[in-house]
Amino acid sequence: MKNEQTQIPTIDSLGEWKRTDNCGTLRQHHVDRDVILMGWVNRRRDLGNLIFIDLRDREGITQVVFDPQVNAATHEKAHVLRNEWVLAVKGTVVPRLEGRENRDLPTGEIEIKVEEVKILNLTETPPFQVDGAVDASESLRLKYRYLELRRPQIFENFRKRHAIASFIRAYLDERGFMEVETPILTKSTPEGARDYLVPSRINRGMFYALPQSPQLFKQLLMVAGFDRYYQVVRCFRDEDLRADRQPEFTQVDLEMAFVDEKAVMDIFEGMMGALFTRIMDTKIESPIPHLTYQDAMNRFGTDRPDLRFAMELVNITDIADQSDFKVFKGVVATGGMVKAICVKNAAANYSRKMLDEISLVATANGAKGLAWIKIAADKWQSPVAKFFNDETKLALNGRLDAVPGDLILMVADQPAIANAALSALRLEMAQREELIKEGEHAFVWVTDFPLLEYDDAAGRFVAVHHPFTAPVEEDLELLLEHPGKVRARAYDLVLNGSEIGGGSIRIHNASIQETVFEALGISPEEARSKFGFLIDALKHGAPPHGGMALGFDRLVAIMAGVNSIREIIAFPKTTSGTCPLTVAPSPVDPKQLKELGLSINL
RNA sequence: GGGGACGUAGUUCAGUUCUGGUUAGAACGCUGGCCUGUCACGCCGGAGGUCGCGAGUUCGAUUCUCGUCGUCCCCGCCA
Repeated sequence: MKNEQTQIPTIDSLGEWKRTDNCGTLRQHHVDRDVILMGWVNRRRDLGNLIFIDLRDREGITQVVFDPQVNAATHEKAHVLRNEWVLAVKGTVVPRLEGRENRDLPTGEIEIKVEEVKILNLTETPPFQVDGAVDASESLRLKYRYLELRRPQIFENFRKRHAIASFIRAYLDERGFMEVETPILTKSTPEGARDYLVPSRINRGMFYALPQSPQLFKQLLMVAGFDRYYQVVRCFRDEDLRADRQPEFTQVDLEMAFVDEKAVMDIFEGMMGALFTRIMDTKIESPIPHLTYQDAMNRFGTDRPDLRFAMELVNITDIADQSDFKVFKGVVATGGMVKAICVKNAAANYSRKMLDEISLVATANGAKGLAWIKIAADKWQSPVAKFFNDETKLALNGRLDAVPGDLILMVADQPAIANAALSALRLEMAQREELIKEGEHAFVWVTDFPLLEYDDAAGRFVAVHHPFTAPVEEDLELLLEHPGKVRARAYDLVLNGSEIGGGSIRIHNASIQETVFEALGISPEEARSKFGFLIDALKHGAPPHGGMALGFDRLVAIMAGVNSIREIIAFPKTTSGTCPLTVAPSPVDPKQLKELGLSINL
């Protein structure tokens, strides 16, 4: 008898059994119903003569009971069941005994009195507990991703992702947008991110590129008269990864003919409002506030400001210049600026050691250091206090609205660095001071971007958005003389300090497009070979058009309340671009390389 | 390409660090037994470790040194 128990149990076939209900729906009013449930063993509680199993599927958990008085053979069989085994149980819904209900479970008023059980599959000892309180390391969870995804709280992220995608599709369908698929094997283009390349076997030595976005194809669809296009589409960029960046990611890509900026922005603004009402049951601020790029940089030091809290950057260059602090004066003399933030009522909370830690945030972003002032009742407590006289102290306090108890952080550097450092400090201090309320969602449009900016590394101007973005009409004449002064008809949608979307009105005039290429330092020959098909298309009746792309993964991550987009991508890659589950990328057979005419040269 | 943190049982960690020493611990999981109302069931017993990998120093390295690999966060990069 004992031997029989230690044998590996046989796996039963499903046979004629049909699932009647899932594990999340049965309630008091289903009592006496004969049911067949199927799912995984979440937990077992073997009391000897009475065995409880929590059976789990994606809809929930139902307790099933094996009682020798119901069926002795079935009860005997149930002793060997283990966590994560796959079961089918046939039985009857019965009410739980008085006082034995489980209030934590939606199905907690009932249980299943099992008459028969089928073991549909066994399992090896799981590498981590699906129903465990402690998390395994992320690489282990990625290697056994199918177990991680079995966890209810993880699964709910994907239910939400699906609901958001469905809603967006319906919203756009109702407004006349057509989903059109565009090529995944396409042409490598200069500008922008590094391409993923795919060698061609039929055309040896030639390469396709995976699209960084369907940008050019959607413009061609506008030329074709499709009028309103959208696509939930995978995009690929061969750049280093981050918590909010994967090499392949999903965009809601959209393009409209015969429109201006407002028409495109209205579509997205309406979509976000309806989406947050439906999925999050919250109203977003309406209309969504606008900031110009200049205002965003001046007030927040970044083009994607987090508006969930204030603590704006304040320019104190003129006051700093009147101090005797050589570092400040030196920076001002070389065209730099001094900016500051005032952390309200924080002076007492930060020791010298903590301020040293905080200054690392500034130096990590390129600043040479951080100057701080603790405002006391009638004096400054600060390493730089001695460089300021009473007048300049008063002026600075006044400029920053600083009152006793406040902490002032200052950075002096070239504008790009001062802004970057203080922008990072602003986020750091908001986190430390817990200024960001749970569940808050602050949208903002950022507009009036420059069309081009000078790239020191490349030694030329590059497109801030992309090379197909239309310049503001009255700035057109500046294009070749003062490229940096031309404004773009571009707009970004920012949510909680994260850029979740961006778009522009496109160039639909071939000669303007050629001029922009010229301003970018792209020769007519190169423009012809790389973008000839676009120029040709623009010459064949391109309508005015514009559009936008939404970073779907980032949006879902924010709506799901998770910190990394890996949490809402079913099979994501690690920060070094590998997949622990499939072990990709991997070497390939030399035969495959030969067919492609490739050889490896490391 | 650069900076930081981490790597010890199946898992999450402690310890070993400054002070190298022969049996490296806990919890959960796994496993054998007992148990008729559990729901993080309980009780008694058991198994389970190249201390990421390599080299060096040393009589002796999980511990010290150097290198390397992996994971995560950040800068650069990402139109």
